[in-house]
Amino acid sequence: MGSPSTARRISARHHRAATAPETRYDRRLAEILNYATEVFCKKGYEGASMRDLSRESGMSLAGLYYYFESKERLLYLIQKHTFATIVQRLKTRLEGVSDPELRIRIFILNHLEYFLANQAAMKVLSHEDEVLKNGFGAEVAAIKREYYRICVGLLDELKRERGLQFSTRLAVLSLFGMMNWIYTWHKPRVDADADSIACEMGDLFLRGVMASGKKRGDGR
Amino acid sequence: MGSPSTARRISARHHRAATAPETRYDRRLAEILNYATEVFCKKGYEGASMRDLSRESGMSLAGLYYYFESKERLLYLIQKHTFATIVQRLKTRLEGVSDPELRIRIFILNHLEYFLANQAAMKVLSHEDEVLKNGFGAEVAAIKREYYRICVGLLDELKRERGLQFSTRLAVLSLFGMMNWIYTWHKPRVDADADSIACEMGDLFLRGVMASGKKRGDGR
DNA sequence: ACTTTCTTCGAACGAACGTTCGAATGATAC
DNA sequence: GTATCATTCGAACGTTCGTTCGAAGAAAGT
Repeated sequence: MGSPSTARRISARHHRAATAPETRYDRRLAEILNYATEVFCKKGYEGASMRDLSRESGMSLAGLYYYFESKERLLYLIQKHTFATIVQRLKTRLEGVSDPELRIRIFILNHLEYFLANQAAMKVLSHEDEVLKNGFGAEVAAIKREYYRICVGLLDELKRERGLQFSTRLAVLSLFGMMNWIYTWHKPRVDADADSIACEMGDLFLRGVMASGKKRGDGR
Repeated sequence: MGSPSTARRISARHHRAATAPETRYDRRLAEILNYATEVFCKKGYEGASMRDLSRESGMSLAGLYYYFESKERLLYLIQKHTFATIVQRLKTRLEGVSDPELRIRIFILNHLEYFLANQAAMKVLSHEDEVLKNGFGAEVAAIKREYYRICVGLLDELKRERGLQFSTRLAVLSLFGMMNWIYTWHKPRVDADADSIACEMGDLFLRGVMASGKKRGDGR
């Protein structure tokens, strides 16, 4: 009977045996995800067609649907994987570090490093923010919220340690703005690397929040 | 012979007699532009269809094309008008103010005030950045570059006056990041108004750049 | 060898897209 | 009233979209 419910059979079979044997299927799917990331980055999610992806990846239009059931699910897979990776890396790097300022610098460096190393993926993550519907969107939004909460936590640590006074929410969102905006201007060949930028942005941001504490001074 | 070159006739007729008499045509076009801004904001340029705009504006699909010749041109009109307005307002506000710090605060306030008052338009401006092709894109990019250069100039003034040392480019781009990211999080009913946010962001940013000057200190 | 399963593909589906055309309105001036 | 213009519209154009189907090829098991 061919494959009337191909997708369901696949998702059942490839349900990971905890110890992932990295099957051929997994490898091919990851490859396609990379092509899709590039295409979405270049033309935007709505602007990119499955035929663009077919051309770029060399796989036939119908062949693609053996690996996922819809274009939306494809975006979901990209976003979830990207986000989950960055959160996981951050947690690893923060382990054992207790100085609040250093922890924030680690946060910034981790974000920018991954951002610049996977610029296409991060652009898709930042730019195609609200297009996933219902279930798909909620799951990605949950990871994003966790990531946001981590950053709020880091800033609150700093506030407590140094007795500072500023709006955590606005500071966090400003920091994300600084960092995420990078996809609109960073050119790998002409701009500095992640370490330099992370250092400079860290200086700018940390000086900004740490110069508070007293009344709103004009620094004169 | 009906209207085989309607668009050209219109653009010739409505070429502004320097003293704009605000014709019916102009008023209707502005109305449609507002609807289009909302629709592009809600669904993105690629994701929004002319039929969406037709439904939202109440005008028939064909009727829309009496006012502009293509969807791309529509986006161009929105972006150009929005950008030109914000630049013009800024120039007016800067007139007669010479204190560098105050000038930067005016820049921030002007940007955020317009951003929050015209959130939809600014989202379209920020988010649909690279979709205009060739001629259309170049013209908008030119205005953007002018706006960017103004900000660079303001920061360089500050640097000179106070003998500061930091990368102007990175500071400007960080500032734009902070400000433009706002469209992803600001909810008019729950978040503060433009003045408060401009003040807080101004503090954060200005303290950040003004605490430099000496060697890169850790502030400890 | 044959059988079974996994992977790929050409061809097509219906729907939605941006855009156009000619005719039908509404308004203005004679 | 009638001629002239400005404005709106229903219906359709051709194209591209995301997705599906059945069959064919490639791998693996026996």
